Amino acid sequence: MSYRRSFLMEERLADNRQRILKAARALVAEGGFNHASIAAVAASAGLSAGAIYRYFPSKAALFVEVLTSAIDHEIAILQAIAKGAGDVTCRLRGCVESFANRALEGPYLAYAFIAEPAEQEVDEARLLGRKRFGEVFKSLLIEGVEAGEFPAQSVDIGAACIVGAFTEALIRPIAPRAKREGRKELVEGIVAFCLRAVGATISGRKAGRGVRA
Amino acid sequence: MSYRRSFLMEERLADNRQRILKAARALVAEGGFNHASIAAVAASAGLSAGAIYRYFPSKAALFVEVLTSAIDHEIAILQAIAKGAGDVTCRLRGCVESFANRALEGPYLAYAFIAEPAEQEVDEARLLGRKRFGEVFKSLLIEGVEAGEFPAQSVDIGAACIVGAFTEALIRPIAPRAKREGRKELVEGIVAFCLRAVGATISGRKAGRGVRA
DNA sequence: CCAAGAAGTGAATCAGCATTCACAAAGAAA
DNA sequence: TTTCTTTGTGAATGCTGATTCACTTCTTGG
Repeated sequence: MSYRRSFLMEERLADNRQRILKAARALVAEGGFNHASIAAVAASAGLSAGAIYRYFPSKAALFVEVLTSAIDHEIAILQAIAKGAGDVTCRLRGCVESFANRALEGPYLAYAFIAEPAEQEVDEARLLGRKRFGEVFKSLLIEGVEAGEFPAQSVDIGAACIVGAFTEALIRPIAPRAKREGRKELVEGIVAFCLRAVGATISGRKAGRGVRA
Repeated sequence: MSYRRSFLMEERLADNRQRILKAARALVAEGGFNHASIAAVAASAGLSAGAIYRYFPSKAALFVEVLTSAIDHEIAILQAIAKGAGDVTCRLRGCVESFANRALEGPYLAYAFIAEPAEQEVDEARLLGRKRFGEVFKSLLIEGVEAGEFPAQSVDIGAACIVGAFTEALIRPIAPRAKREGRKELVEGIVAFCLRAVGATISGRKAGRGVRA
């Protein structure tokens, strides 16, 4: 045996891998999954098509990883907000706001990650992602009910509904070539909906009052 | 000129067209869009692959029509409930219940129509369908606010959120090879969520009281 | 029954891409 | 430097399934 990967080599490989992922993410961000053929990804990463397969077993696997790591990142952000201090209501608001704002920031990417048709495997990853988002909200709901901020309710269903609600409300403005206006109002509308839905009795704003109007 | 379509012929053609649509719908219902290749549809409709193209310009067009007509049907049902008599709250409940129950009845079909990846065009039709569903709920919301049953709110956003909420809550139980239990509880949970979300003050059941618990 | 046009057939074609593969270039040990 | 191994190349391959098309069969009006 006359070959062992040197440290430098090791690093360069890892770097390539990252570059592939990044290129894929970028391509999706600018034109959806269609834009992101293996050839395009390879070109944009400065490699040949064949090389991609030294790093990922298949196109699907590559995009599953792209999607999953984006979701991981998103979850981490939400988690940080959800585990923070203060009213549960406040934190719920924070989560929804934060997600919505980021989605509106990078609409193509968000659209692709939330709704664009893609291969089976990617879709499954997406479903899993939604479940994970749901779990963040679920624990928030549990906490809120325990703290007496929200009335008793089916937290599993409620969590799924919340995810669905803001997702859907976001999709239309996010979808390719949709007009994008009233971002503030949109986000606030979504938040208000969610807060009413969980039965929050305060608005969760900086120093808020009632939410019912 | 020695040929004009006779009445009988005309009918047979229309009948073929219907049979194609029906076959397509059935195939989707039993195995999602993958199952429904042109060849399969043709076979199941008792025609050859080529013949399909006498009736539809492309596969996408065929499935757009399948989807659209399913949505039309669904909308008609919801419309009937929404335009019926009684509390707005009651009717809103009725719409959500009805949709959810039908979706749980034919999970494959519902999954395909709501979420399964498919070609661009089909996806666009799906988006349009969601918008149309949204409109039904929007008018319900407007009516409810005017009647004083619901507090003032952004009805556009609210409508989208409602559609998203029940859709999402349905997806997991509907998705291929998911366990399906607690249907009643699921539907009731979704309804409760939606009613709280719009700020309904009664449960909308047969002769209901408060919804808050 | 015949001719003209329409509908139906299904094998061949085509297109779009992912995936492979024979080969080349580079890296590691000796 | 030699040799072995890994990594990179990119054209060729292969697959999948929609779409086409030359041809057959049917319908209609005369």
